[in-house]
Amino acid sequence: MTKSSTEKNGLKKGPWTPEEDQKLIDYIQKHGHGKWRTLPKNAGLRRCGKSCRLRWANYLRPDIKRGRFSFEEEEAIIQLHSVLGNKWSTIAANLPGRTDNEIKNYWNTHIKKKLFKMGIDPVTHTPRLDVLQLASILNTSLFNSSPQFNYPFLSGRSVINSSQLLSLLSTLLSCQTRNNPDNVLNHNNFHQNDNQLLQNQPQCTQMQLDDTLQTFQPNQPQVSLQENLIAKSNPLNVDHQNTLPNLWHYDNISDLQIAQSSSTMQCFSSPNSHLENQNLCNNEGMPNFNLSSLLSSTTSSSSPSTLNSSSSTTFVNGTTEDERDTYGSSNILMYNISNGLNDSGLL
DNA sequence: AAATCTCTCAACCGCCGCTGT
DNA sequence: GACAGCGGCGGTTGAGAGATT
Repeated sequence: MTKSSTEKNGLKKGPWTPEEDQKLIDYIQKHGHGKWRTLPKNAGLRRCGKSCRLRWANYLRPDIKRGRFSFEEEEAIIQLHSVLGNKWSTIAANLPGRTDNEIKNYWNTHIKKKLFKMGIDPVTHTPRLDVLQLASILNTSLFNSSPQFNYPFLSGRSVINSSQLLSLLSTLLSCQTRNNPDNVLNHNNFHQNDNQLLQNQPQCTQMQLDDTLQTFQPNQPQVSLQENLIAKSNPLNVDHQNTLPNLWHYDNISDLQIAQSSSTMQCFSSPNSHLENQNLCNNEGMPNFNLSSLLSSTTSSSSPSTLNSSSSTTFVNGTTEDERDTYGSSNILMYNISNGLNDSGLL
């Protein structure tokens, strides 16, 4: 049986026909909306009130904006989500012409993928914990000048910066994921498609790994990861009372770790974050966590902080040119959420 | 050209909170 | 306080379109 022919208690379900749409529009134009329970009968529709309300709210309302989300809207959604979580209706209230359903769909089908590919957990807006684990391992290896690295530019004093480290991690993770996706994440709170996300990551070959490593420019400023961290110990320079840090203003995971370790964490973390108040860095600015606690928080983390890559380094092999344009741009809108954001999240 | 896979998004479902009785 | 009705919200589903094999 097709969806359009589904009926229950004499009420039609499934896609709306143009005739039904017109009936609903005509009725609401004459009588206004509300009283959804009785509306269908009065309008001559064999639909439940709920269905009418949804059809009107998500599709027929005259002030609905159609078409692609702009970059500004996308940024706004990400930042609002970092503060509000899955409060789609509140997020929608801050984006004129967009519905909660539309935003929710866009989040699930586009933004979540992008963040994930960038090494960001779309639920918490923090670096994916599997990335952090690898960062820790790699960091230790690199700073110990481990002889197992055969790449000459990695020998001796490490000249790899943290953005490069992230790029390398993404490549490594692609290998790990491809070989056994179950190793990487077991997010109970992930959408079904999130497993596909993992599986869709490009397969990594030795050649790709070599390529990734070779993209690290030997003639870049010789700044170690540690120096990089110290230099950026106050990367935000924002008024934390009034302004959220722009997601894209973090160069890399290390910046975020520092941000998280500072007291400013509170201002852009939502109440039930399991990572909240965890000091992720030690005094040297190095990752400070134990794997088991991180892993245990992976499945339940529900809330967001912030972060992102802004600059030239792309975290992910699979990132499209379009995505690079979007997220690599230095001309980025600073969407100031908290100015005028009231208790319910409305601007 | 056909079969299969993947992705998108409109629509549904169940739950929750508010309000009136 | 208990209950019912209603509207709203967030999670999930699945048809259809497009992409790939």
